[in-house]
Amino acid sequence: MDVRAFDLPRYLSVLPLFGDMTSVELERLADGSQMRRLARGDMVFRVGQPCEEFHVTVVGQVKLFAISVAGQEKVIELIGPGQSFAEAIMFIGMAYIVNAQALTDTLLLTVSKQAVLDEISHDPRFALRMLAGISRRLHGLVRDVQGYALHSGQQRVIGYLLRGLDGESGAEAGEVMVSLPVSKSTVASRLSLTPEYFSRVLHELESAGLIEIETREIRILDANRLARYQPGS
Amino acid sequence: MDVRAFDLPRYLSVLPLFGDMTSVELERLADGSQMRRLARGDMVFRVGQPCEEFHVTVVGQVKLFAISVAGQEKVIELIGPGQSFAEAIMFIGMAYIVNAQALTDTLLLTVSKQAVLDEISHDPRFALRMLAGISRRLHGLVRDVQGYALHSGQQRVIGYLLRGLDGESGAEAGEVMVSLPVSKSTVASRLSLTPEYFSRVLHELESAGLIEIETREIRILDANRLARYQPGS
DNA sequence: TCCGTCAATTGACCTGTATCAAGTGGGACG
DNA sequence: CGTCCCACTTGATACAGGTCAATTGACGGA
Repeated sequence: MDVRAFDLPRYLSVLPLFGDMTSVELERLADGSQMRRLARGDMVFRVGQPCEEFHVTVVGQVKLFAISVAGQEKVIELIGPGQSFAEAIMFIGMAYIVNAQALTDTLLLTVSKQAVLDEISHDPRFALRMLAGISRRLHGLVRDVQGYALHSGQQRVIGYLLRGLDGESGAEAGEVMVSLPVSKSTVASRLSLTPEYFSRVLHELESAGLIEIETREIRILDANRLARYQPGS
Repeated sequence: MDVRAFDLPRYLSVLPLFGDMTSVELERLADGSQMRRLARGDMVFRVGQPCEEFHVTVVGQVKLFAISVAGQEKVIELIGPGQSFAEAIMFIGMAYIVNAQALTDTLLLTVSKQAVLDEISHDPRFALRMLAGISRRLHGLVRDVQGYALHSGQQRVIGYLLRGLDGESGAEAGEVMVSLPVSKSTVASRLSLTPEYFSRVLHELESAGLIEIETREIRILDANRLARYQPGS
């Protein structure tokens, strides 16, 4: 089945980034875009390659990661359906500084730099949308940096499990299921922990009666107590 | 001396962000901007305050930092002359998520959100400029995250000393002077190290004959050898 | 059904960096 | 010129989290 046969504009219109654009605008963007199918493990791009486009994960999971000289891998970000990536590097006209790889079979939308620039000059509102997208990612990274510097491994794991749950409404009843979007070692790297240590932390939380681990599903027994947990016994 | 008496448009035109804008455009921006004098130690904003503007350091140094529940401080970024900050949080319409404080007496330009939005709708090229600015900051943060996760304290210190020097031209002759823009403990926090450990690392590099420490000036004796330095004796 | 593979767990041990606690030196102010 | 203060240094010690090595478990293919 040829991906190009799809109704690209319709696909675009579903993505948050391109919501409420007119069909004319969507057509224009679609002309500068292509949809790609990737198999699990396929690289989207590698460090050093020139960047003339940005990407949106339509279906699947993509990981952005760096490799140290010693060969160690660090997952910078996990990209799920509807999320975009590499906009920033496209705008500053540099080569990619991280690697991107599909973690599952993935449907990926690639939008050319030229199409974006054209659309911005047509409609300043589109520029605001791109600005909001990049700003959100920057915001997330600032939070990550804070987390790495100010929280212990345990706290980062707890924070990760609790993200997405509305923290303040004390009403977050009893049990909630959280499912890890990818393998535990990938999540570990995302949190800047070794797989071993991540495993230990998870099992410590389990034996403290805070969570239950069922392979890739984690049952949070009491979100409030988990949020307040401090090491010790 | 009243700051408002200054020729604001002229000040703006010197900043990289507003380079080659027409005087009409500069006038418009100036209308939505104000110049402020800050004394060393003054806060520019605090976590939680609503954000209706972004800022440019014209003269001086500003630090962006977070405080953990335990009261520990982490410097996220040091902002020098000509650099802007808080654009991202302005665009997503959230409250500030870090604190900003003047480290020296500072001249600060504050540009209102409305002025930015107006200018973007007037001229898409201005949007591109904002996009490039935010993208550059994002790029820097990604590098920071990589550094924190993949480099040891020593490597981060070395990287910090070497930043700005053109890494590849083997011709980077002998001695170079690097001056720390702020106190050693602030730099230490920026690098996510304690002041004590930062001091030890610096002195280890000194006794390895790679640098000389003269209060806040650091003489790099051999950039190439420094770049390749591995712990050991 | 058995095997191969790869993810996850577990144990024993180690080290980079933090912590706590004294110094030390220099510059501004009386 | 003394002395207070603050930034920095230095030493001794602690521990979070990493490393290495085995073991177990889950699952897909033939």
